[in-house]
Amino acid sequence: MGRSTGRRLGRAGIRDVAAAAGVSITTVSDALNGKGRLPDATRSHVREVADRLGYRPSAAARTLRTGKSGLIGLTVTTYGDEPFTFTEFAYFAEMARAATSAALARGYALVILPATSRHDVWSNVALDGTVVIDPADGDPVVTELVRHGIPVVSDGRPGGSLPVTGWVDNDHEAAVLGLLDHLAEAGARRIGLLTGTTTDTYTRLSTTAYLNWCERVGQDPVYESYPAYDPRAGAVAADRLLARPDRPDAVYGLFDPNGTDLLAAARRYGLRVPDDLLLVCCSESTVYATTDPPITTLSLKPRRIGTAVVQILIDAIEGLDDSCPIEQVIPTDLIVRTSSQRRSPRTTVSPPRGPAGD
Amino acid sequence: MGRSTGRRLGRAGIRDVAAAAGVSITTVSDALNGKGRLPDATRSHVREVADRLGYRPSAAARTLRTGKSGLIGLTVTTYGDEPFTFTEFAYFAEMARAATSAALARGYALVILPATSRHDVWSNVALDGTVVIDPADGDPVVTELVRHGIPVVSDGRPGGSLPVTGWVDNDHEAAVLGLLDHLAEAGARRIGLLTGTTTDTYTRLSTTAYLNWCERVGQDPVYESYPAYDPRAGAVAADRLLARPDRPDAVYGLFDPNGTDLLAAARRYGLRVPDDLLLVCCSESTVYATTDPPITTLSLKPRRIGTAVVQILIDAIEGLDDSCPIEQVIPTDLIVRTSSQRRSPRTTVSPPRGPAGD
DNA sequence: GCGTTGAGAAGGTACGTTTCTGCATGGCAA
DNA sequence: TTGCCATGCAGAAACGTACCTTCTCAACGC
Repeated sequence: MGRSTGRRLGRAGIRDVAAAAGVSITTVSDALNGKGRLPDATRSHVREVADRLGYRPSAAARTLRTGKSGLIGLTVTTYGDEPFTFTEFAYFAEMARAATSAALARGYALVILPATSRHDVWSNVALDGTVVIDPADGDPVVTELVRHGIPVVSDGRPGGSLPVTGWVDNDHEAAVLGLLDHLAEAGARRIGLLTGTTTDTYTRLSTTAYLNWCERVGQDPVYESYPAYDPRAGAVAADRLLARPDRPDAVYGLFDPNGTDLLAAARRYGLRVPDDLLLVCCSESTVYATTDPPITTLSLKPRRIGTAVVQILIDAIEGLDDSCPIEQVIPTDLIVRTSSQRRSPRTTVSPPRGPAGD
Repeated sequence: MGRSTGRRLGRAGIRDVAAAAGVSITTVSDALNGKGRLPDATRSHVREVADRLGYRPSAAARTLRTGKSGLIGLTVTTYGDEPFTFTEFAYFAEMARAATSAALARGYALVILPATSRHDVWSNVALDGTVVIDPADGDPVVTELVRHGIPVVSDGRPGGSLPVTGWVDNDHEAAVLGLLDHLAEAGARRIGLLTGTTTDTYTRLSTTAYLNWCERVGQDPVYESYPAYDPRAGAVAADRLLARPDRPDAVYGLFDPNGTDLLAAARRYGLRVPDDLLLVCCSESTVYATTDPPITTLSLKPRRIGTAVVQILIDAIEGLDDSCPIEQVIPTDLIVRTSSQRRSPRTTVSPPRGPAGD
């Protein structure tokens, strides 16, 4: 009976490699992980034998032993009945792509998890850390994770003094103020807002920034809210906004589809863009470069956010907390197109602020 | 010495629960997992103690013991230098969302992995199975996974006799043929194609279906190809297509952004849609419902594909191979809008084929 | 000749579960 | 009484790795 000989059921284990190479288990482990003091001859020999046997170390065993799984949770908040809904496809896709890429470069992989899900799923996967997107105030999942000593970095400033390890966010107030100034400079007299009924930080900050701006310049706020997770509601809300007696001559839409929603509504009311109505919306989609007219968009730079979030998180996991700031503000980017320019309708792309690149 | 007493370093383990509840480890395990023969009294007592101690079973240990991790890989093929590029954001986002949701409902989580990545990342995570999106012919990663006995289900028919466990796909040929017939019925005399230079199955099948259709009806093929992963190239290719001497009076664009690309190009050449040019593109994006004019799109039903892929995979993992077919064809959905109708430009949405729902 | 040093490699334990096997106990029929 | 089964639980062996400790052996200075 014995363990060294015997069952060929599963894949080759470290024991088999050791036996085949005529060395001990320790030597195999050291040789493959670049540790210990071994002559190069032994190292390469072991490596060769391992290759020949098709040996792959068991991730589970390694995780159990080392306590590190190399897995990072990517958590998105849920809106509807679906496990989760991406209000902004392009934003999430870009952000997730960058995060995946950054994690991979450092040897980590991302696990997609909805914030609200059965507890067994959460404890069924060993996470070294977690990225949460726009956590709600006092989010129980985040609290629990932190209590278990798992680093958590959030995309979006955490509300309610959530004890996160760090966060990355845009300066939403500044972005909205800058954008409203831009519209005012282009000749807007009354700027409207298309916003959401949800309570997430992004919506809240942007809306209050708008209200503050209105108060500062002495304009009555003109806005309509709708549940952002319902794609149809956007078109209806856009219509409502332009049907008001105090119809705005410029509109900023907080969500990705608002650009086309507003454009369609403007057409229905016979309003020409940008002549009768200036338009800006927050979006990462490239379709707004080729609409008629092209629409000015505010980019939140999801790529940079995704990268930054992961870097901070992995630094925290590996104990390099000080290599970069724990809280980072990523500048936004206003991509000015025809829809917000009353003068020269020829300009297509010109980022007015923020450092170059990406 | 002494393991039962001693270090309070980490979190509570099953041993601590057993000690606190005054029972054996076995009893705790059985009570928590609903196994063994225990009176309900013991069960609830153990559960309560475990709760009080904040006990969470170690995923790594469980995986090591059982051989099941509850993790499913979601692999996307890479195009550029980025780990991976989503040519179609909306498609991927929807598909991934549905897959995540379906996996979660059955107690699994999804791990995002690029198909081509350093080997250590792949072996660093214990996967019960993998979903691959549109694998290339003879994909080495897939081959290796299968060789290690890991079930693999692909989104898109696997080329080159890849030994996958199952696959889900649309009937791309039928979709293209149906769509071309639709355009012809709307009065198109010469239908052009905007296609890609990549060799993936989707592009290949769709293009050959187009060529076959042309041969059948006796029309000269009119098409332009471009590298689909480059968003700028699409606009250029659309322009090229409409600049040709044998300019088509209808165009089908294979990729998501082609709708706006073609619309913009049409405007540049003074072509009215749908009067001078009929337009259809393959897209999951809702923006095409509100463009001017609304554009007819072909939906590949990513939600249903994502769900089906995961179901098949998990069935295979759990050994229920026969509960549903191993190969599934999901019907596509042509969403007819103004851009492909020369007669009644009022109709907006009417799925012509496929069963109802979703 | 002897302690010292350091390289090279092996032994063995622990990581935290699941689960197989087995030991009591008690009721019931033979 | 004896045999037998069902019940309730405990012991201990894995799972495959990493790493701490120990061992051997040769070289070397004194």
